[in-house]
Order: sequence, then C-alpha cells, then structure tokens
Amino acid sequence: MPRTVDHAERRAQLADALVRVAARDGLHAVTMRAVAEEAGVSLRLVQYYFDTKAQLMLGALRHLETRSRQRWADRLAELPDPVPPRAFLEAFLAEALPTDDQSRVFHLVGTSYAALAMTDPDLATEPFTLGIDDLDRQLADALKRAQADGKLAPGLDVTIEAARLISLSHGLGTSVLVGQRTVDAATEIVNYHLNQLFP
Amino acid sequence: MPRTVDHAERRAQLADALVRVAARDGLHAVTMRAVAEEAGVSLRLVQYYFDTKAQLMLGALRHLETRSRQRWADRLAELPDPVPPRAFLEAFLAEALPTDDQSRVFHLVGTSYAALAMTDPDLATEPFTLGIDDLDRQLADALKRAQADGKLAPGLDVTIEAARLISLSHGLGTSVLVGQRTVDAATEIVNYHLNQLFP
DNA sequence: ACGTACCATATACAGCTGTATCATAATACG
DNA sequence: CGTATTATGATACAGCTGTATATGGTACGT
Repeated sequence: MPRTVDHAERRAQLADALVRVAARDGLHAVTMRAVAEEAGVSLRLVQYYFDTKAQLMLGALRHLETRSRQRWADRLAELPDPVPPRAFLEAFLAEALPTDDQSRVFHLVGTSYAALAMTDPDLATEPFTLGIDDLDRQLADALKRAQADGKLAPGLDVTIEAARLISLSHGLGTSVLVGQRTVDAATEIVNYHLNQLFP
Repeated sequence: MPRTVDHAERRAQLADALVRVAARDGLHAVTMRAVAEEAGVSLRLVQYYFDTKAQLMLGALRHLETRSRQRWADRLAELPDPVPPRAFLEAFLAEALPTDDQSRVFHLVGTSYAALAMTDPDLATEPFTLGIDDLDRQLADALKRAQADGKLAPGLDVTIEAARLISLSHGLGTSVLVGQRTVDAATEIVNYHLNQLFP
C-alpha cells in the first residue's frame, strides 16, 4: 500500500475549493480544472477522488449540507440547554439569513444548486428535502413548546408556522443576495414576524 | 430596405426559445446554438439580433420580465374595477406560485437568473429589483386600502406586510419547484397567511 | 430597373470542457 | 528488500462554445 491518505479529508478539501469557486464566480464557472487550481492540485487528482464531474457536483452538495448542519449544531451548542423557543427561532433566522460571510456563501451556492436541481433530476430530491425536513421538525417542536407554555399567539398552527418561517427566511435571503434588500431590512422583517408570533 | 422584418418580434421569438430551453434543460444548457435550433433558425441569426451571448441573456431576462408584467396586467383586467384588496392579494399569490405551466416556467427561469445575478454584476440590479419594487408598491397600496376600510387585522405595518408576502411567496415557489412541497401545501400556507391578515 | 441596405446561411477558428491514457513516485507489507 | 498497491503527474483527444468571416438572397427607394 502507498502513502495512505485520508480520502474523506481530501474530498472535503476539494469540495471546499469547489464551493469557493462557486461563491466567487458562480456555479456555472465550476470546472474540474478550476476546482483543481483553487485547491492547488492537479486536474488528475480531482478526477481521482471524484471520478466524474457529476459526482464532484453531488459530492460537494452533500459536503455543503454537512458543513451547514455542523454550523447549526455549533450555534445550538452555545444556547442554554432547555433553549427558550424564541431564542431558538432567533438563532435559526440569524443563521438562515446571509448575515456573515459563511452563511452568505452557503445561501448563494445552495440557491445555485437549487436552481440546478429544478431541471436535473439526479440532483434534486435527496440532499435538499432531507435537510429542510429536519429543520422543519425542529422549528415545529420549538413552536409547540412555546405554545404549551402559553407564550404563543392563540390560534396558530405550528407546522404551518414552521413552513412559513423557512419559506420566509429563504425568500428574504435571496432578495438580499440579489441586492434588492439590505440585511438590516431583512432582519427587521423577521423580527416583525417573530413579534407577531410572540405577542 | 430588405424584406422588412419586425426586429422586436424576432428578438421576442428568440427570447422565448431561450426561455423554453432554460425551462427544459436549465439555464446552463442555454447556448447560442441551442437557442437557434429551438427557434428553428441558423446560429448566425441569433448572433445577428443579439450580438453577443451576454446581450442574449440580458435581452431574454428583460423579455421575461415584460411577459410577466403582461400576464399580471391580464389577470388584473379580469378582476372587478375597484378590486377588493383581498381578491387582489389572492390574485398575486396565485400568480406568484408555480401553479400552472407558465408561472412554473417563469419562476424556474427567474430563479436561475437570480442565481446568476448573485455573482454577475452586469445582470444584477436592473431587471430584478425594478419589477419587484413595483409589485411591492402595488401590494402595499392594496393593503393600505384594506386597512382604511378596517378589514385588516389591527397593528399591521403595510409596507412590511407587502415585503413579507413577496418573500414568502418566492420562498414557497422555490420549495415547490425543488420538489419539497406540493402546490397544494404551498397554497394552504398562503391562505393561512391571508387569513391572518384578514380576520 | 437596379443597386444598396437589410436579412439570412454556411463554415471556420481558437479556446475551453470532461474524460481517457500513459507514466511515475511513494509506501506498506510479504 | 522488492513488489504490489495507492497516489499523483503530464498530456492527449474529441466535442462543444462563443465569435468572426465570407457569401448569398431580397425588398424597396430612386
């Protein structure tokens, strides 16, 4: 056997390089050569770890989703343990909106992938829906807890509210990235929304 | 002069062909040759009417926006003249969600363009923000009228509500196109939202 | 009538793309 | 210690891309 190298780590490096290229120049500018150069390796190496471009794209998408979960878990770890529902939702919204550079990159590249997935059936269902469904459940749980504590406005449907929060934050995120709204304006809207839920 | 031909119409035909290709195979599959073939003309003709590819892309985006405005105006024309605010908002949401094929195409291609615009400054500001800002105003006006008539829930900020409606519908639209939600589920959410505004 | 301005086609070209091939370095194990 | 296995490199190739060139037709103003 040769200089045994951690494949998972190498693939992660390449996936990160892809994300950097996509965030800077757009997902359409992602080529195997561009990824290789960004990662500082030869073209052949990219071929070696991701046989084909389709697998490279898919692998990077999965990697992006993993990174995002990690980031979300880290943020949750900083909150007090029985986390107050409203603080939980605020954390989610802060994470979902492109406030800092990392979430900006995530939203930008994620949206580009989503656009791809709309016409490419190989990409579509798996990595997207799963992550969001999970988030959906977490948000609904937090809302349910708030409702049980009587902190929520009366007559709300928690599952619909969860879906509404996700859709709203996603729509706001794109509007920010497209330059239509500032981050502050978007934040004002989500605060307004939260204030309607928590009177 | 030669066989005088309506330039605007020819460009519209080509733009439509581009949109068809983008809706079927994705915006990344749009090439000058693909557009030419889809429109049933020669490659050179596409070059003739849109000198460069960048202009073709921009022209098609503008055309898409025009088509969308036209569609919106047509729908408004079918409503009674002092249109009831709630009916107005329902019309907007029905139009914004990818319910029929035309709005599906519009949302799909529009989202792909939005993803492009996030990294391509030449595409960004103009055609997007303008159309949405206009819509924003119309929605805020309708809400203002409803508020003046006392039909709205108390304590609502109409400009924020307008922005919320647009962001929500956009986020829901993408979730539908990505296969995460059905159209019916999305419709249920927007109805729920409207019911909160109009008690 | 006719040639000039416009519309359209066919084809060429250089560059980039994904993929395949050939070659080579490095190392863990028998 | 040598050899099979893994990891990297250099390069070739066919296809597609945007753009440029060269050429043909056609309707009108004069």
